[in-house]
Amino acid sequence: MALDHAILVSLLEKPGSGYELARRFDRSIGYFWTATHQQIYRVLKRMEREGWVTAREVAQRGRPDKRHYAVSEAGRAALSAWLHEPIEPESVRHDLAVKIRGAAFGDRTALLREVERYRQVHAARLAHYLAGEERDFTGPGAPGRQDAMGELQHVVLRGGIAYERMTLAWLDDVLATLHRIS
Amino acid sequence: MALDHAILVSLLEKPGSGYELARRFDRSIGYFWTATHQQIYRVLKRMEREGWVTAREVAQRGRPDKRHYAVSEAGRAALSAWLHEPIEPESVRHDLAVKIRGAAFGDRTALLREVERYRQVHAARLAHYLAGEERDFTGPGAPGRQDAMGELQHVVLRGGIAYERMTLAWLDDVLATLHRIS
DNA sequence: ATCCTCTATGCAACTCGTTTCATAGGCAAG
DNA sequence: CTTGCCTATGAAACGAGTTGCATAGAGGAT
Repeated sequence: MALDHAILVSLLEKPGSGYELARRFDRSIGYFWTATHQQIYRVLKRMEREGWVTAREVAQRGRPDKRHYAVSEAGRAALSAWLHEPIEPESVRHDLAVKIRGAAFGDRTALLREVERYRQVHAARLAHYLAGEERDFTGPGAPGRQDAMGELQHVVLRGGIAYERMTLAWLDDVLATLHRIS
Repeated sequence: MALDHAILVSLLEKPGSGYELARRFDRSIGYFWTATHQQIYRVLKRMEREGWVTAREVAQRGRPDKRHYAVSEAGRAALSAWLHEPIEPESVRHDLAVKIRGAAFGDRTALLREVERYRQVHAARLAHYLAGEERDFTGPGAPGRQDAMGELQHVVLRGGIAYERMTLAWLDDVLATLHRIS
């Protein structure tokens, strides 16, 4: 149950409302942790009850009021404790791998189209990551070498980039294999 | 909800009991789809009701009876239909990535130990995959070039190998980064 | 003798995550 | 002037997945 901690990290990097968090989970954080606004609102309420975050109502003109959240000392302590816990093995679920093995018993050309579409998605994602890296971690505006937060964000992004490159190479392997056996 | 289809594929590759399936989900299939025996038994029952699989009671000596499952024509059709459906984007959840970004606000040496342990797990997994490849896909007993099932199983395994290699390289990057900022 | 593990299946309770619906004002496009 | 999107939050229901417990005989270890 690391959603709690993902939210804590995001709020530590920058406090904000549930809505703002939900948007971050569609972008930067969402690269390695997905969550809907429903989940986020529910978890924020629970964490507020437990005293991990504090909320502040912010009235706005022309817009609905919002609840601005920040991490409390108890929240920091909870995150720190979690960092010491061993990582439980992540449960893997790759639809595409199931489909590939399933293609031995079904329509292989249908899979081929799917793989090509899938490849485009990952190519776009790689381009997106690279643009983000260019924007945030190179050039004059880049964080300094001693900026721990920036360095850690960057190494996670590099992980995403490596993953996408690996995936693209593998998908080419899959396409070549599908062509070979047909 | 691809667990149904993962079970169908596994049963098409080789029919068997729920218990046998559960063991496969601890090995080959488990490389890209995890499932507990509870889930498997439940889904098998449901698929039997829906007519996707047929069951046959097998009495055994010195062991509990078992229910041997095989995929029906309706099950094959359901799998084929699923192969034509577009793959929905997989929801990503990387505890380690959350922890790495969380390390900006907590104990970095604790994370370092965790990453090293994590690295060992992935090194072992890579060795395991490579041993499986050596055993099943090289040498004289290897499936022929025209064996679609073997070729497709192999390309999925190559994906796992590529993933582990990429992960190991990235974890080295993470370790170097952690050392650099401390 | 007793404990543990393996085979083999299943119920019940629970947690986590997704989907659908609801509210409500502002703003832009057609 | 109506339709739809954006901000902002939330309830309710559902579905998927996990954990704990139960049963039960065979065989091996201590």
